[in-house]
Amino acid sequence: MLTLTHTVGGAECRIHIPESRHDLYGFEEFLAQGDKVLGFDTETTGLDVFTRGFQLRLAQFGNDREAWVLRSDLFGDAIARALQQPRMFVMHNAAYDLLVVDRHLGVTVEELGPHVFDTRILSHLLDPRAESEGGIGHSLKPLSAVYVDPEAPDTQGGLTAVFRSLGLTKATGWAGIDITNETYLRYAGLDTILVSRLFHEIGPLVRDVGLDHLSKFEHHLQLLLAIMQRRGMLLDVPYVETLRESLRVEAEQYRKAAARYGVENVNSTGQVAEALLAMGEELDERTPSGAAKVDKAVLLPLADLDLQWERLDVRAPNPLAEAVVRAKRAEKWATAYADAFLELADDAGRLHPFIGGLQARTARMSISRPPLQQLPSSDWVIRRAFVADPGHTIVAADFQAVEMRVLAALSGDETMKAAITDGLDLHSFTAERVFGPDFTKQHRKIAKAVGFGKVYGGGATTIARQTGADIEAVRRAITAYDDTFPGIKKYSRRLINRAEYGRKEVVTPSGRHLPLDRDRLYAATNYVVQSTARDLLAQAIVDAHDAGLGDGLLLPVHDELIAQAPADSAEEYVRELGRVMGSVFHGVQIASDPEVYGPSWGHGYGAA
DNA sequence: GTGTTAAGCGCC
DNA sequence: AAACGGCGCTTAACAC
Repeated sequence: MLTLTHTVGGAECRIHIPESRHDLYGFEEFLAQGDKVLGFDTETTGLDVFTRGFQLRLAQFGNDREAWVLRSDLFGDAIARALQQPRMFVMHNAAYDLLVVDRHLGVTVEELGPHVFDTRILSHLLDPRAESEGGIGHSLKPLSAVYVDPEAPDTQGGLTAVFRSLGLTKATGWAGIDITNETYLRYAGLDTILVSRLFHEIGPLVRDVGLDHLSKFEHHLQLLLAIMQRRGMLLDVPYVETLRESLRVEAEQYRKAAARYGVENVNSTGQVAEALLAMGEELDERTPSGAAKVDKAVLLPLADLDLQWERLDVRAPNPLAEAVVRAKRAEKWATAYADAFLELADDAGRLHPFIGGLQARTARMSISRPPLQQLPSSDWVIRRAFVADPGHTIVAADFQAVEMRVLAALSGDETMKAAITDGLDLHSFTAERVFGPDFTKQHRKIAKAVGFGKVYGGGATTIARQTGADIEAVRRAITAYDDTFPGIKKYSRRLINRAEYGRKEVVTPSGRHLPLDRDRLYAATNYVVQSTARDLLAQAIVDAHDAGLGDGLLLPVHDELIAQAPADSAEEYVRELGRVMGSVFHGVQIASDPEVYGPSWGHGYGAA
């Protein structure tokens, strides 16, 4: 047996690496020592748990000063047995390891999940900010440096350096590094010692600030999300292959068109701007760095493709602008969606996107690899790629205007609450109050934008630019809006005042503390509203499981749940799902809209 | 090669 | 007085 030593937090720690079954006696003794919680971690060949070629390589257990690093190929049974003991484990980003162990050792998420603490969840509850947002972030290294030992090793970064010295890269290293490499084994073991120590440091902090209940909820939610990820979604592979080809043909056609105007690379904003200027177009808008802006909002009017606004000039539609927009769109759809889908699908044609249950600083969930929360919704062709399992139908239920309802509920504004109770269209109601009974569609659009401005903290300038409306008209609308819904302005003011004179944070009804940036206190309203809407969706996922609807859930998308159900009972299923999503929140009805889509996700967006 | 920033675009 | 919130991902351009 190989035993390494390493100093962590001033204490000498031992890392044991058994080489024969005989060495496992020591492991059994270690397990019998009576630690209430053991650190656990895995080392694998990559991130794609569900795709061919993925392997579990190491599984590590550790307490505050001793770690055991077990090779999966030699000791898979011992690892599984250890995980099946009636005790708690602590992992960092447990969703990943839970799925690895489920898929490759047969210890299921259902079995192990309830016995898991996740230091990433605890970290997010203590401070949800990423490193880039001024927080500690949620990686093991910075967390260890702050809470365990400033000198704690950078195991990930350290290994990357080892990869390089061996002629491997970040992409190839995890699979390619020799399984007996000492640094690899050392760092693998250290991670469990760090996670154990981190847990012993921040676990009590979470309890002290009264977040135990929320912590429990998030751990439970994460388990349900891991099950969702394991289930995945079925991809219509032949459809995606055909789609990819046609998107590439389209992209090529418009690239050629752009080339005729001197733009060799449609993705080069510099080239596009230069060519447009040479054609006599005026580019007034600037990017933050001062370059001419040539995004879609600029190009579409030039191409006369914007149906929203009337053209103010008499210039002919610009064919280059159109070619650039269309080429970029087709290429993006082909690459970011079609290619990614095929790349990430497992052998059975299923996709298992990462579901980050507690991702944004508002706790919003995120979905990546691939980004299924961001598929085009104006066109059904991309969503059509996802189909129900045989005999099933895709359904969905979404919250109706949930952020406005949450804002009404939290602010207690009586006028808005009454409008919601009366089942009125909020934006039309607002438009009528602001512009009078003869309000137009444009008025409703401004009213809607002002409402979003309240939620997002946006000002008159932004709303004017977004709606194309006159800035003075927008200013008047905002004033009228504030007069109509005085409670909302008061509520926002209150949140900002508190942050100005007290802690720079908002606290949501669920007890989540959301730090504010000192120069962006106006974001307070958005944070608490967005976060609360997220908590309502999270609760709906838990409730759906409790109601026996969990087996059908496929994806959360901010304010909706995508699901599938046996074709002959899809209607009942989604009606039940919609019922479960409904609630009364601070006296305001949170309603949902259940809908049967059909054989594919795209059928909810016009596919036939 | 790897990493970073800027610009852009998809969603809620 | 004004202030657009939250993500994931791609390409270009550049630094090391």
